[in-house]
Amino acid sequence: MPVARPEPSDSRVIAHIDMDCFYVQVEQRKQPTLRGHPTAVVQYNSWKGGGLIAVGYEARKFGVKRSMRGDEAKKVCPDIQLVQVPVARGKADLGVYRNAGSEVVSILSRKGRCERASIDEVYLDLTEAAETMLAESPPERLDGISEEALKSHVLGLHLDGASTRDCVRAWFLMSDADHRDRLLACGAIIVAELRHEVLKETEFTCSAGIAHNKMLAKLASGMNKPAQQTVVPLSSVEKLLESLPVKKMKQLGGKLGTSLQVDLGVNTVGDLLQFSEEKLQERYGINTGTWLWNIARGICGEEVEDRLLPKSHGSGKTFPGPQALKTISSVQKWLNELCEELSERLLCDLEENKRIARTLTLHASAYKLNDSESLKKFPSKSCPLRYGIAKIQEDALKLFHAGLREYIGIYHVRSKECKHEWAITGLSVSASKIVGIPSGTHSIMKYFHNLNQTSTTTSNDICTQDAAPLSPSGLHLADPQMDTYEDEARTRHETPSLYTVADETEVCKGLKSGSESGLVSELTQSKMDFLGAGLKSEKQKKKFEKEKGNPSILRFFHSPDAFSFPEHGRVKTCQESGASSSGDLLQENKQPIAGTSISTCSLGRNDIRNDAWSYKSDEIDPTVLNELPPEIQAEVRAWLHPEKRAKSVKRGSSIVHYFSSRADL
DNA sequence: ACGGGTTCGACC
DNA sequence: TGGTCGAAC
Repeated sequence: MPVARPEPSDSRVIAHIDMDCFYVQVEQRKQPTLRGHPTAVVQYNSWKGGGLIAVGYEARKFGVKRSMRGDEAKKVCPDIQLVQVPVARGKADLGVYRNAGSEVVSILSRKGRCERASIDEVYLDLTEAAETMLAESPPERLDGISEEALKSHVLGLHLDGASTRDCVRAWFLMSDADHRDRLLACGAIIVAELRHEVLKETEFTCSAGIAHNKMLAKLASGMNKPAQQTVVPLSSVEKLLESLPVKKMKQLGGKLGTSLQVDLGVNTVGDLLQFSEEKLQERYGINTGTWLWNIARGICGEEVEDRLLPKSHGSGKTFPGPQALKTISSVQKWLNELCEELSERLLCDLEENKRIARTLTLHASAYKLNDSESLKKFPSKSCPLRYGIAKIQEDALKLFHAGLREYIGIYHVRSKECKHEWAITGLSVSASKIVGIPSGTHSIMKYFHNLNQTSTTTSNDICTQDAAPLSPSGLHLADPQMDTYEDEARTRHETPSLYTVADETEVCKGLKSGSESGLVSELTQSKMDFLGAGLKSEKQKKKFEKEKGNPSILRFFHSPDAFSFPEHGRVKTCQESGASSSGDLLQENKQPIAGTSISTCSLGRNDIRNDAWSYKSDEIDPTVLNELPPEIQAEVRAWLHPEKRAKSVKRGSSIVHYFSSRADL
């Protein structure tokens, strides 16, 4: 599973920052009286007092552990304060922690490349910052080294007689040391600063590891907690790994680690050194074998990705034992809840980060009643993601049915009173393949926004009800009630009908009446909306008319600084759920304005630009394109090929060439 | 009948 | 590519 990377010729400076019992800190900040008291965060669950998912350090002294029940925690620590995870729509809602994590990221990303590794973990590549510091103001020329930096734990530092602090200071100041160690020292000073800023600005403490690669940094960040940092000089690596149990290493905590112990008798990372690369490859495959061989030597080429935002969003819930869902309608009910949350988060991501997700995936777990093959896995299914709560809900339910049919097998497709021989113990929906949209097309957001609002009124939404998702994989997503009517389902799918749009804005109503055939692609509709959305005054309408032939998308491509991605900008979070600003969306009819934010809840202060766009090409009937005005066709075709665009982005301005070369299509 | 809910990466 | 599996927090 782990894979070896070509070692970037380096003496990089990598930091891993790990928030201390993060959920507890978030709750303690919210409710300061909890500070200093033994505290734990429990997940909603009245069963045995709920499950602990985070335990504060005061409570750990009493032996309280994660994965204890609330009741057990009370037993060993009667004074413990148990705080419940917020609940929304009948399920745990981690939004507050996600947002708190974003606060931290927006601070930590100031000094170098930053990768958000999880809700409470970050990797930083501080190589450049450390090199600059070493060249311009090395530790020995500093007035003083910060207290925080002097509290660093430096592995392998022999503490001879003098106080620990003095030894650490000496290590920081040692000018004859290995260049790479000096870089680490600079890194440690920078990290100490960053941690201090995090504390000042968020009230959260964190721990950190500073080393030459991600693996060692991660290992180190966990060695001295809470609120401390650990440095791993090159010279300390061999001894560190020699006696380190393999299970402590990231990626070796599971089956692979067990296999090393059981099959090879490898108990410590040092034990791995006996095995040749070939031997390891032979047993674990080329990639994993090489990866293991490197790990044994403290080598890890993995780069710090430049990414501040998550790659996907998901919402799920388990229904253990007796709570298992046994009817379609209960499944539908819960899917609706999950989809609602997902949709809300997608809309936030769109507003805050100008990104859209392209794939919807449904996962479920199930068991079979009175059946031998109850081990069978419920297959996950995915389809193109359509925005709007009702559409997501509808598609998720169809995906569920598709999975269920496969799960129970073709023999049971008989009739409707197939007694529930299945029970669902877990449901989750997720949205992935998230790409940015260009800043020149932000009125698209208005379109999505309207979609979402109107689609909550499901009954009069004829277009949506009519729509049958076309799946790229050829998966037949028949309506639930059509399970047994294959023929009818097929004829419906053969009709070349496209999605129409449930949009009740005045502009779109007008446009729709002109094309009542229903053969209006979502994209076309979105185009209409793009051109016309939100134009209220006559003045604006005139402006709209004028710009019609010269869409801002086109201008966008000629804008010199058009391409940069959200990941490089500030982190934004979706604060209060649903409290989306109906704010000024008209600006997209003007030139994109650098650094302009329409968000009411943005953080940080770097300017942010987002670009790269793409869409659900699977849903667009190619023949429709030919009927569009040429310049719009060109736009659409570009839209349909995000991968070409992505490449072009890398090559910089060649995107303009690509685009203009297609303008005549 | 359980640490739950997420997120990510690799493999095929 | 979609889907599965594993790992981590």
